[in-house]
Amino acid sequence: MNLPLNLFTHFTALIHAALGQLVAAGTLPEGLSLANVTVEPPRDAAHGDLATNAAMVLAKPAGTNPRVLAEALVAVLRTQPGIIAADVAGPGFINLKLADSVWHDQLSAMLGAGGDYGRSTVGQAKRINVEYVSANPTGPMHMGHCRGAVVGDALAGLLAFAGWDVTKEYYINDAGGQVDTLARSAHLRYREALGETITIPEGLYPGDYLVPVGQALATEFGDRYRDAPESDWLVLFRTRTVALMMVRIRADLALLGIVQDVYFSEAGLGGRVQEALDTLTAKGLIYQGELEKPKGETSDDWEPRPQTLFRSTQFGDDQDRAMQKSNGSWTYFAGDVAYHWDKLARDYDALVNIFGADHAGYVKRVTAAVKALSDGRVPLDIKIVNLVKLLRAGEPVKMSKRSGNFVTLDEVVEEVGKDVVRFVMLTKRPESPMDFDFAHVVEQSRENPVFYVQYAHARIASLGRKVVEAGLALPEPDLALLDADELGVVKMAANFPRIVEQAAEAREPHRIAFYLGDLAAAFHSQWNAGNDDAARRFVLADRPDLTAARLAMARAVGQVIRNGLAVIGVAAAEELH
RNA sequence: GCACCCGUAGCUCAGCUGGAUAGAGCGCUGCCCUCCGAAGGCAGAGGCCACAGGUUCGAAUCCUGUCGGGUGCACCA
Repeated sequence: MNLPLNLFTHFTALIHAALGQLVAAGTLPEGLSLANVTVEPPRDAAHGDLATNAAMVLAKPAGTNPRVLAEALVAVLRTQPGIIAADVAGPGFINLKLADSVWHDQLSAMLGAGGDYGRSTVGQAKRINVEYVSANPTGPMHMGHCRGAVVGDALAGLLAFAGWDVTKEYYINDAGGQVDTLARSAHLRYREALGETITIPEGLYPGDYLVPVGQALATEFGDRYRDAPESDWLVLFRTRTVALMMVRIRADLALLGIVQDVYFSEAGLGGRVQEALDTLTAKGLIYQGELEKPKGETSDDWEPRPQTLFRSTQFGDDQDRAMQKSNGSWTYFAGDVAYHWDKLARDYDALVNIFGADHAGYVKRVTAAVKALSDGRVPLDIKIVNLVKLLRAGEPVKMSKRSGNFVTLDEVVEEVGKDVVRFVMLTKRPESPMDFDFAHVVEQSRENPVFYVQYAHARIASLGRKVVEAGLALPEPDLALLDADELGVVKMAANFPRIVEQAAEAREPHRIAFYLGDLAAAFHSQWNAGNDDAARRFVLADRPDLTAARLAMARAVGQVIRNGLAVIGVAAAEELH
């Protein structure tokens, strides 16, 4: 039997076809929605290989009862190729048992597809923009940025694997007061490089990372701007310093294996801001007005100010948002509106932003802007990534950007490695806070999910070496030799394409990491069966036939682990040390 | 005051686009190699899924409210 690489789509289609037969036979009315019909592996493997809720979902609209409908559907399904049993259970579930040969074929397909196993076309090559990191270019990357960077990059990889046409993007906040502050800080370091002894006053960036920037500026400009008025050098130094910071940031990201496609400059928005404003004005969404005083916490210097406002409340925001300050200059939000206007002009089918938890309050207004600008046509999905608390053996590690005394990303990557950082960042749902303990993440034990998955892969890789050592000549694998437990592992591996599609649809790359942990556990369990009973080992010198079959299973698991790790940007280990 | 996130085993967390007795690791109780497949595995104890209503054939999952924890709240970026 020739099955597609994703069994679930195949059997879903088959069940839909069976329902179609019931419609043709008059058992079911025409025009029923199948949207809520699911086909998935049941929680309990004892229920079979696949279960569908079709009868329960359709009974009511069809005006019949679930059991009756289920019996009718079962009768059709029993005749289908690959299905060896179909039974009605509980309130109307239909449990399907698939022929072993289906799984054998699937195993062969996994090995045949190799690195493409699990790749999907659900994205339909639609264009999607994933914006992440977007750290202010006022310093190097630190751990506060790390989680969003990894989640965004893994999501981009996941979407690409699921068939989307992905653009990975970084928004450089290189406009506004903070980059002036940066330029002034750099000017001090520049004077320092020219021989002065300087102290960094409160309010400027004190971090050592500006020392080489100052040196570079001194090399380029000599003492030309040492005593010059700020107006002579501010713009120039700002441009130079931001550029140097971005070089550093991109190098930091590269350490994590992250290379984005577009680095979009806020300062380069140019006429886009006015354009966006005009667009909103034409839609009647801009007005001059005053915002009400915020309730609760008494803001010390609040006073009513006339501003140019965007009616974001019409799109679910809590209050309207300022586009222009009372002095007529643009707000940061105006820039962001323009930026998203630009994204829309680039004709994406969908937009995704990864925001840090500190920007959670910003979600509604950006979503509102995109809704307004695109007339609701382009979905914007903003994912919030929560804080990471750095620990060292349980003790908090301080990080404060202001002091310049923070834990930089390159330090962390150097200490624990890119793969560990990436995987660990995906071991928790992004919206909950995370502890990252240096002592814990490099531990080589069951507690450490990175190690655990890598260990499974290394064990699989070792099997090939053992076969060689044993001098075994292996026949073509006869997969019928696999027992039920071994086939169980194959079934779990065959779940991978479905996991990919679901994770991509939910925009949740961490699901891949959790799945790999489960798959590794199933493999470790199988492996250890060989400790209790030597006949169940993978490599048996006197049974090349069994060895070949089991090796095929192991290699398929290894392939899925490699593919899954590749999706989230982690390299698979051949050996552990 | 408002908004958003969270509340699942003693601890750290999965599961949440509704499905069949709620899962994992750690910790606890036992057990499995006289290392060359234990960096692991097996088994057990441990839960009114914060609480109260509602929707549904069916709710940890969706809706409303309450309580508890976190975050953010006019021209900053």
